[in-house]
Amino acid sequence: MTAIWWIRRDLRLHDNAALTAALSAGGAVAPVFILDPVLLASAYTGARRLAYLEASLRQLDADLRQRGSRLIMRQGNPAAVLNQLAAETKAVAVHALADVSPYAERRDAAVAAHLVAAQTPLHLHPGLTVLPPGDVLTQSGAPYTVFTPFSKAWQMRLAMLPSPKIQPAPDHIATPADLDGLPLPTLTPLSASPLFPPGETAARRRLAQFVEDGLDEASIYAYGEMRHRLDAAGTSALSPYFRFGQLSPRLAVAAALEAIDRAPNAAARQGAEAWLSELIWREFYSHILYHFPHVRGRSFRSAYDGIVWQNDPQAFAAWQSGQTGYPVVDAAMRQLAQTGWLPNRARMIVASFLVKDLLIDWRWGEQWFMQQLIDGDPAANNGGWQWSAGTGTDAAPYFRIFNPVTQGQKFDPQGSYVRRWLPELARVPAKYVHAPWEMPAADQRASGCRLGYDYPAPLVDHQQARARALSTFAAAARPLISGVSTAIHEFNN
DNA sequence: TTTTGAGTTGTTCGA
DNA sequence: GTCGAACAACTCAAA
Repeated sequence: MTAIWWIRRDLRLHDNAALTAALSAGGAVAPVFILDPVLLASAYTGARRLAYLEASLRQLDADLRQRGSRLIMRQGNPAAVLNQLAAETKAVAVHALADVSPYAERRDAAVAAHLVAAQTPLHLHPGLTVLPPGDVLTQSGAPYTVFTPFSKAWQMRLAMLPSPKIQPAPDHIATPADLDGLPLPTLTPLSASPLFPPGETAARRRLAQFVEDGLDEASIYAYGEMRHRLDAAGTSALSPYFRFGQLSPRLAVAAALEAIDRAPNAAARQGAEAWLSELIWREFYSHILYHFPHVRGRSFRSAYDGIVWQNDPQAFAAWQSGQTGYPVVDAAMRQLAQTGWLPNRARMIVASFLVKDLLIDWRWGEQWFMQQLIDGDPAANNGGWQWSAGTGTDAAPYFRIFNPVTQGQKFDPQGSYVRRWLPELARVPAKYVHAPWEMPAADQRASGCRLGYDYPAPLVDHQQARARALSTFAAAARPLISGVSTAIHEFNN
């Protein structure tokens, strides 16, 4: 008797409800990962994330082999592949973790329908988030659309539930020996990221270091302040592990709660609470995508679909390649292109610049991020972009426009971050490093950074761009809102 | 049903 | 240099 463990974005053996369910049948388990041509060809997929997936699958295979099992890789339409595999193994069931992204829901519905015909049920288990979408609702049963009340309700709901038993990785997994699969690796020639060694062991080691080391700047207790610093590693840097499920979110939340409990002082406690809050943001955007799938293509609030974008392809290309002339923006965009990852503060700075300063559609940025990011997650990425654009849930007030110079001076005061990613600014004095256009010609020559020659002049004037954004957003949103409310008013009368 | 308090992450201006 | 207020108006969620 065999059960299939269909692995999608849950590349872990610990605390995995799908694996546990497959094992609990008492027979063999066939762990399968299916390369889906639809996802491989998607404009929201990128080579770097595929390379990271490849390396992570290889690590999962190694972990499985230590337990007498192995990973079975196949390629094709998931419904067809699973039907074939179910027939080969005479599987009694397929177990997977439920995924709320619109494509995943369509795919899983199709797979379930096909498998019913083969009398092999598809069981979807919670586990991508700590609390499954639909589990956190207002008193009237509606989904939350504002973060703070969601967060409170989420924490209350979690406290009500019995504390979770975190399943350790099983010692042994019996797997049918005669199954064919694709060789590993098969995806891309890019090497894996040195910043995020793949696998659940590496993920749990990083989590343990983050929550235990109270002195380090990269500690949960310093997180409150240090997470914003561009010139230091102040974030947990766990996002790729969450993206591919190499780290159980329940494990992370348990670690955060424990850290809050034993915080040595108020500041440390505040840091740990801030990190818990970030974990809840992951949950929030996942729930939002589940309840409001239209956010994938449109504004959360339809009123903001009326923004008139500039969408200048040359400006977009300058942003993508880190050639806007604003050092902190360009440094972040080059870090993204070179490493496939950015700390949250850098993501906000470049998103604000694209959407507000360049007036380029947030969807362009969203797609570029999905192509570049190792941790690219449909729910979190979309939520972040809509938040930055001011079109989303709980959006920032329209006048909250980041000043790229101020942000640089605040979060990279010596300019070390900027110099690290922009070698042409290596010798520019700190005084000018975030605004090199202010540098006198003599200093430009002396530092080897001639404006418009070694480094571009600013693509736009921020003060002018800010004014343009304010008027554009105001003009776009207001007539629509008042038009709708006028219509409702007339309807009611 | 109506009312009330509140809403991640910022910037600028003027005292 | 530091500080507080203004930047608007709307919608959410609970009382």
